[in-house]
Amino acid sequence: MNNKKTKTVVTAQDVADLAGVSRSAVSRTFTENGSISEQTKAKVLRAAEQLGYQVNFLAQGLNRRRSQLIGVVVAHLSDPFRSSLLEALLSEIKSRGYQALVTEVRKDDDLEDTLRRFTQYRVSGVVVTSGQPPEALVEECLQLSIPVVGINRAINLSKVDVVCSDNQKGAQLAAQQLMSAGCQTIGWLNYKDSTWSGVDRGEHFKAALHDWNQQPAHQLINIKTEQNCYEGARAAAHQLVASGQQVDGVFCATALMACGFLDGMREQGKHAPEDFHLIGFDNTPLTSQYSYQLTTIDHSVKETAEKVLWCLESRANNPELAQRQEQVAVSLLTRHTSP
Amino acid sequence: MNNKKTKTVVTAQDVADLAGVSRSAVSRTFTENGSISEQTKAKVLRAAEQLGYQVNFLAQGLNRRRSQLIGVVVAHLSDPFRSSLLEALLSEIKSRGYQALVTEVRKDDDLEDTLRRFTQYRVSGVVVTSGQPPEALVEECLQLSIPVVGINRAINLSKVDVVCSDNQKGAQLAAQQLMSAGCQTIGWLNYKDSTWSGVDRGEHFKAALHDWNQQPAHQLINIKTEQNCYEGARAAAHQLVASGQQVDGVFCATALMACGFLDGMREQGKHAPEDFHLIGFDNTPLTSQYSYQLTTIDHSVKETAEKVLWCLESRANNPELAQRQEQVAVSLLTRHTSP
DNA sequence: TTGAAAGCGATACCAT
DNA sequence: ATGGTATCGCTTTCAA
Repeated sequence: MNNKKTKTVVTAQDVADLAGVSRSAVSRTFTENGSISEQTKAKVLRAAEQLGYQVNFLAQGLNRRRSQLIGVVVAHLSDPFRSSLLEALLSEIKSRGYQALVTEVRKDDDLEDTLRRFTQYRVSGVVVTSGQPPEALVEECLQLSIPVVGINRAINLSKVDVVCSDNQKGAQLAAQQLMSAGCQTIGWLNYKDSTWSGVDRGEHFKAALHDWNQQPAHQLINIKTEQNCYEGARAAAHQLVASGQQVDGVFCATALMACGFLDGMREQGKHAPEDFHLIGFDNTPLTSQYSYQLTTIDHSVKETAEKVLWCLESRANNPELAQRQEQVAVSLLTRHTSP
Repeated sequence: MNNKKTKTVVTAQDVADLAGVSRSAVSRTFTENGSISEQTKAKVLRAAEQLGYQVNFLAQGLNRRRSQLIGVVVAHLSDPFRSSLLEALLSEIKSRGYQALVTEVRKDDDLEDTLRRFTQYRVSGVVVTSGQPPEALVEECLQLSIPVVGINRAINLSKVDVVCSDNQKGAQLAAQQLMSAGCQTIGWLNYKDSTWSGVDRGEHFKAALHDWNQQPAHQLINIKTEQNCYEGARAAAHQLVASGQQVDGVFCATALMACGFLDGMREQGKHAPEDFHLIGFDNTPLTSQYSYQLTTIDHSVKETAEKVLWCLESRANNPELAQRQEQVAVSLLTRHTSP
């Protein structure tokens, strides 16, 4: 019998002792390409099993200067698109053997502290789904060779990869759909302080409308919302109707705002698709519900998450790569609001 | 000029050297009750600032046998209630100076691996919002003095605290509302394999109805859904109508299912509150939207998160405490589906 | 392949 | 209050 007291935590040394090998052998057993014989490996595994040994990730990370953690920056989880994106990221992160360190940011200032804390845990990568990371901080990350990737945002820093839905294609699909439905007065709805992604969608949308008809028979109306959410768009619909303007086709920067706009119009007795056509960007569970049945531009969060992890891993091996812009395929999902 | 080469990462030793003090002094500077003079502290802070020193949390955690991480187990983020709960938890975790390690579980088996990985990072606590943690694993956590707390679930393990909405009060409020609206045939809708929380709400609901009227003039109908989501409840509504059964009041175990049921009934031409009254449990953004305006039982996710963290921290100081059951206050939020 | 030993970066005990 | 030092648990040369 060994003389262990109230030792609560099993270390590699304990396993080594029981298996009659060195600590190094234990470490090698739990490392991918550790050069170790099948025999000793088996012995170690048996001992480890018996003792219930678990690698201490803190010690491992300290030594390797890198943890198996991936930092994720999120915001506004109340938007169904954002929560489904997070869900996809969590799933992908786990399936690749990492763990997610998730932080919510409210103000842009939060982002700095957040990024700093991520580096203090020596994360293997950072995913930014909200906010603009300050250049200096990103530099710090890269110096520690921590890859950074942004989702659906322009980041004008070389070496920071970006994964983004194909906004041009999405806008074209929307324009095409509205035009062929015969819409004459078309609205583009977006948050007044929209991030780049929304702005980009809008510009491509206008360009697409223009391309469709060089002497535009249609008129374009900009609808700006005060808030970037359901309520903001609903209020915008109220204002629009109050102003007496007519629209027969509307494209919204996000699906949640499209639902808000739809409801706002309903309150005024105007319905889609009878009175106007409506298309939103982002396909979320909410949009498919019976009360909305929104026609949307669909882009897969799963594909997004996969590309994000791909960027992270490929850059980890090769930090000097130039910035990459990964596009996520989009498609038009025809539902009730624009059949 | 100092002779540092391509040294990329600043350590406490570097700061100590620059400030002309010992490593210990640096450590004390960044520790709460470190006994250190204002003078040296100032010197250290200046040097740290100058060098951009950041504590390495991996090393700190290794030494303290405890990281500033809190593990959070989630599932089905597509349910708005779950994502808003997560949002509240993230916010509370951050404001208390921790970082959230978030993992999504799908099958119950996942929970075991997840919990194990949490312990490998020596988390300061574990929050279970989904699934039943296996007793053995929880034992392991407690052995490492990692407090575990469950949300809205019964965990029959002593020393695992539980934070739960006041289901009894909620059920009573719902029953009272439906009865005083004059409902005669009342439905209770729940997922067929519901977790304890749903079952508990149902039992209290039945008890409350019974208490209201000893010789019940009303009839109770159990509506079971095949899936624990919007679609499940919508399908249940279809079935209910097809079966020819009539209800004039329905209470749903979750708000998301209430919305699904509402839509399912609408498809059959039945509307609330004209044809039946409807109340859901959980107040989420979705329920307040114009297309639903659901009367719900509200319970604050913020209060929930605060109580969770309180449980975690108090048990950390005192691991031997008996299990605690924290109740979160509920209230009836009267909206359109049962005015 | 294997083991011994030198870190990784910070903390805490023990003298001073 | 301060500094020296053992220690946390694991990884990784370096020899053998």
